Amino acid sequence: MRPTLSDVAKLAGVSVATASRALSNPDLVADGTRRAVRDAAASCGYKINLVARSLRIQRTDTLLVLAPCIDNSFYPGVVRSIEETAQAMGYAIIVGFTMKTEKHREAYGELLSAGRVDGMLVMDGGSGVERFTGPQPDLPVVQVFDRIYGSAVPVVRVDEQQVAELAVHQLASMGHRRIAHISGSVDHPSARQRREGYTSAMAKLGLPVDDHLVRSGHGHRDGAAEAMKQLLELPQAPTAVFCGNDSMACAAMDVCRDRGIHVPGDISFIGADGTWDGQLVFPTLTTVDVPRAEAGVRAVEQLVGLIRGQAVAPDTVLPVELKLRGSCAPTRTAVAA
Amino acid sequence: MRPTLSDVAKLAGVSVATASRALSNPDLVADGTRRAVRDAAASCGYKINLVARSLRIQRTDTLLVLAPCIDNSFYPGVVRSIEETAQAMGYAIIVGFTMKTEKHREAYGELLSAGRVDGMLVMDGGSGVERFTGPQPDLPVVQVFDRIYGSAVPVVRVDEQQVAELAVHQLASMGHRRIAHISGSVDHPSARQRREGYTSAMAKLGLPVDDHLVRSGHGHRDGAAEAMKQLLELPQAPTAVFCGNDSMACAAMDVCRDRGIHVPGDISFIGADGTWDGQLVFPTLTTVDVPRAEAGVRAVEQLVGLIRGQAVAPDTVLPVELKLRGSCAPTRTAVAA
DNA sequence: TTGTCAATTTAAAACGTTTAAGTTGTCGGT
DNA sequence: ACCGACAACTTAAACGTTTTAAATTGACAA
Repeated sequence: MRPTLSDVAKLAGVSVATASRALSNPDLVADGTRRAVRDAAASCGYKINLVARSLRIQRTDTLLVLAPCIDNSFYPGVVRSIEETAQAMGYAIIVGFTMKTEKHREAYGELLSAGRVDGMLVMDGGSGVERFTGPQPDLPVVQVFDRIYGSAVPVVRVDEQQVAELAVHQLASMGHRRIAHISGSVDHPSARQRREGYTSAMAKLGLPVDDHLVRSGHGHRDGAAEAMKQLLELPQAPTAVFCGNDSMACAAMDVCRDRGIHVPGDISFIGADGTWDGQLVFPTLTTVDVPRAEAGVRAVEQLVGLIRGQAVAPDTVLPVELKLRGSCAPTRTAVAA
Repeated sequence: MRPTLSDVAKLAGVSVATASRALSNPDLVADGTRRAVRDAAASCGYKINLVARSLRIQRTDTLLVLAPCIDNSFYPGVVRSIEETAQAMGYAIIVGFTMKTEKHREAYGELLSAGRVDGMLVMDGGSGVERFTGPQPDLPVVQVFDRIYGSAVPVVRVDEQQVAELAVHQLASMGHRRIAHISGSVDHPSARQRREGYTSAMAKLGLPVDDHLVRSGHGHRDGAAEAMKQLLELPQAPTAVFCGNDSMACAAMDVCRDRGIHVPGDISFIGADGTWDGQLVFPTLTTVDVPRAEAGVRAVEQLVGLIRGQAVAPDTVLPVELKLRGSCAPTRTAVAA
């Protein structure tokens, strides 16, 4: 049997109450006693039982992180940042990947409502966060990146419309007028917002918002490749493409290379998210960088605040930044002018 | 206050023991009682307290996963596979990234010895796994990919030497004789083994093992780029390079492109690991694929076996597979012949 | 001697489950 | 009518901490 606190107490010749204090609240016991207890603990290899402790203090010091799926190349960075921040603040993290069945989501939600974790970070936009704000006494939850409209759950995010605007403005400033958009999955909130941002930015600049120039790439490479092929078959092909994320941009660029179309000479590309993908391809991808690491930090800070009963910002919006790299260039006419 | 089991019992007019049974062991109570308890629980919004349950049954149904760091593009895939398998077997996973200070490792190790998790999966080769097999009653631990020699801790891995052999043989079969190796970090066990595998494969084939042809890329892009530059400055530059992992291979290929050296026309590349990186670059990277998903599955199976007290295989070796893609080609002389 | 006070220590009650052991009550067999 | 055997339920003891409130101790002043 593993030694318990009462074993230590017996060994040190004190009560378990004193033993407990000596180990976790040293100021409350006399010097000699403290040493005696410490020695006893060490000599029998005592390890505290954190489960018992949690039960007593009604705290697990654990957070739940729900991500859509981690091999996406976007999420690993934010999960890592979350983990680091959490660890620094004394929390461990349980990570769960949803986007499987609804059942899996339930299973993870259970961990929160059943008190196995102190709070929850949802990056999975569809998670039905509202479930946790309903009849239940409000449980500590913070959304990251994908906001559910109308929910009162605090969120840490970027301005998705601005992501699109930055991209469109950059391309327009390089002389592009026929700018296409390959969007993410329509049921992904942030993808929809980027698409809206694209449309409004085009309109504001007085550029043609041709329906044919907007294609869904469904958020993945195959979809984007298909979308790109369709764009190239247009009577008037675009001279630039803003893609909803980097991996779609890379796939679209691949299609161009296969057809001997030169990037950025013949056509320019801008992606979004700022993942590593864009730095691997040639030419390297211009992208609108989303500050994932900072988002992770802020999200944990908010969540821990919520757990500790402090007031938290209901909506934290982080700035995005355009990273100009090799995949876009001025149009020929702009160069000639 | 959140309703507890005794609230439910009171509401249903039974003892807490019966309430407990009705909910978690339904066969042991009469039909009517079961229904009464269920209704009571539903009506007051009762949620079980998993911490209390864990304390009682001495089980947390949680596993700890220690990874070196997740933005490496290799680990996300295996973590995901681990999560899926664990979830399917009824376990949640806590993930921790080590390779920070030793203190952080301690902190996570604590979770295991303090009973907050039932077992632990270490992918972090340096984790001093032996700590857990020493004086402590052996705690359930399984190593993944990075074995510590001499430790009795079961491991799930691939034959790293074979990884190198497959690569070298492929290149040799294409007529290459001056085959270089850019290796990973020397204090990374698997990197060392790949390097040894390279050396012995070259020797077996009667090819020159020139010390100048072996350079450490330290496992990352910058190191690999530097190593590649040195290789190119050799009086007799190699005609092929086997890189310790895909991201180093990509970086090395970038160096070649910058210098106008054609891949695979002038020089061939083979990477290792089979990450997504290799499919993004042009030409796509030939690589020795490491079955990460399967490794995750097997690792969890072993660990759960260990937890349940079953006998487990001390050493599970998974097969690797060469994925032939665009980055390597026969030498000119081989083509001429 | 007695009382007061501070400094330590302790007994015991939580925290919310599960489960071994014990109590009923019913029924069938002799 | 008595004796198991069985089903359904209850009592009470765990699981291993923390912490409140109470008890003990010793010192020191009156």
